[in-house]
Amino acid sequence: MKEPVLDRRIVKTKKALRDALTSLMKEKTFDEITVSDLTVRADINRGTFYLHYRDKYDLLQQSEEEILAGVQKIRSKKKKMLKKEDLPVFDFMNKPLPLVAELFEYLQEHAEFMTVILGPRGNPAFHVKLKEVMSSTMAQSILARLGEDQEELIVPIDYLSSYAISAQLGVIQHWLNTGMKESPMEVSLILSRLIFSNPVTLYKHPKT
Amino acid sequence: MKEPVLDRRIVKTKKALRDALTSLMKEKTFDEITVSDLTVRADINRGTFYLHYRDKYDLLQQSEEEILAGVQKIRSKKKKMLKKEDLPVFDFMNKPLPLVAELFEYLQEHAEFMTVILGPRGNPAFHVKLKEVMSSTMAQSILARLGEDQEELIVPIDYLSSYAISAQLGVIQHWLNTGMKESPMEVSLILSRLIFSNPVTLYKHPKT
DNA sequence: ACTATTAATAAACAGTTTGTTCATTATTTA
DNA sequence: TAAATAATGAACAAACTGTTTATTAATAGT
Repeated sequence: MKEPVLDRRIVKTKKALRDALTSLMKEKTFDEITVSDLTVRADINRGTFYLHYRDKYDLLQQSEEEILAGVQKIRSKKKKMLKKEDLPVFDFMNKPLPLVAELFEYLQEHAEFMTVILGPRGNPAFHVKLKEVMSSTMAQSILARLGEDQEELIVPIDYLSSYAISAQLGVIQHWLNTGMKESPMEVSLILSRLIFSNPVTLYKHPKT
Repeated sequence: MKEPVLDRRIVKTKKALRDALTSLMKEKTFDEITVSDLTVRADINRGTFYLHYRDKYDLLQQSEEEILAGVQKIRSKKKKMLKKEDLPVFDFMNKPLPLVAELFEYLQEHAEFMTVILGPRGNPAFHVKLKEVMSSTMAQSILARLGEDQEELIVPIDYLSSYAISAQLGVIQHWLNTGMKESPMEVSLILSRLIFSNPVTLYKHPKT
């Protein structure tokens, strides 16, 4: 699926440009960033940029797709996914959901890019794409199974999905924006508790 | 606080430019939109644009702030807010939260702009600002009160906040993106149920 | 209805940025 | 070491920006 080019110069140039993009997005909005900005920061000739990317959007897209492919890869580890019959016995309050910890580890590895792309200067289209990838995986798949007999649900299943996925992304964003103080394991557990609780059951000793 | 200018020409020009912005954002990313695009679409001389806005970012910001002010206004209707003592008796499953229905009505009035600004071509900085406004209101204030004695919470309160607010925004986005099929009242009820439930209690007849 | 005021227009300006091309130099692979 | 390929620097027209100018048009207040 991929391996055609491996010339050191190409690899070096592309990496320099991607790093420059991440670096510049900490300072400016994407649309304020010019190709000149990128090549100056990357210490690359401007013409060279066009040898590898059509324009700055192409650079952004390729960077995004690389990350999304990584998330997809985690997602597709089906062995670790919960099955319907596990649901009643799985201890959501004390064990993080199987694939979620891996996801946070991956995010941590790519923290710089993830933080800017999901931040205030980021790309909302990336949010959408990430949600799409996440919606076919993780706790989402559990929620979907929960809603298999949709007639029984008191809210439309699509609203339940949107709600749950956005919530998960919210936790991811908060974790990134606060400097990833918790370990991937810890934040996974927090997420698991949030998903499978409601405001009342979030207490150690429920009052009602 | 405001009323200085009211010349018909100014009002007409500004409205034309704002409408043009909304219209163009259905087709292009904000950064792909040029001042020329805007003035052509608005049928306005390009020079006139600079009589009212410093640049296209200024136009975007002013449009955003107008909307945010509207949300703020709803938020500040304290009379309608739930108090702590209402919590145990309020029927979350069958009554929408007080201010939320009003919020959805307001969103519906500004549906065109809200849909593009919160959509894939929108502005993530606006997401952040909207979250900030929402976090000081709505169900969020309830969640905050729930967490007053934070020692009892099994998740950090800031994660609970991020989770809940993002979730609410997710519902708003889904509602807008699916053409607002539900009435403001209906979608408010859906949101209320989602907030105060968990995957299990979302069933009419809980199985566990 | 008149007039002084203010907004909108059209046209022109230099300065950036863009995307492309070219001949030349440097690096890499095998 | 040689052949292949990537990077460079320079130059180009085209598009967009932000500003200015003189001129025309619309408006508010009387």
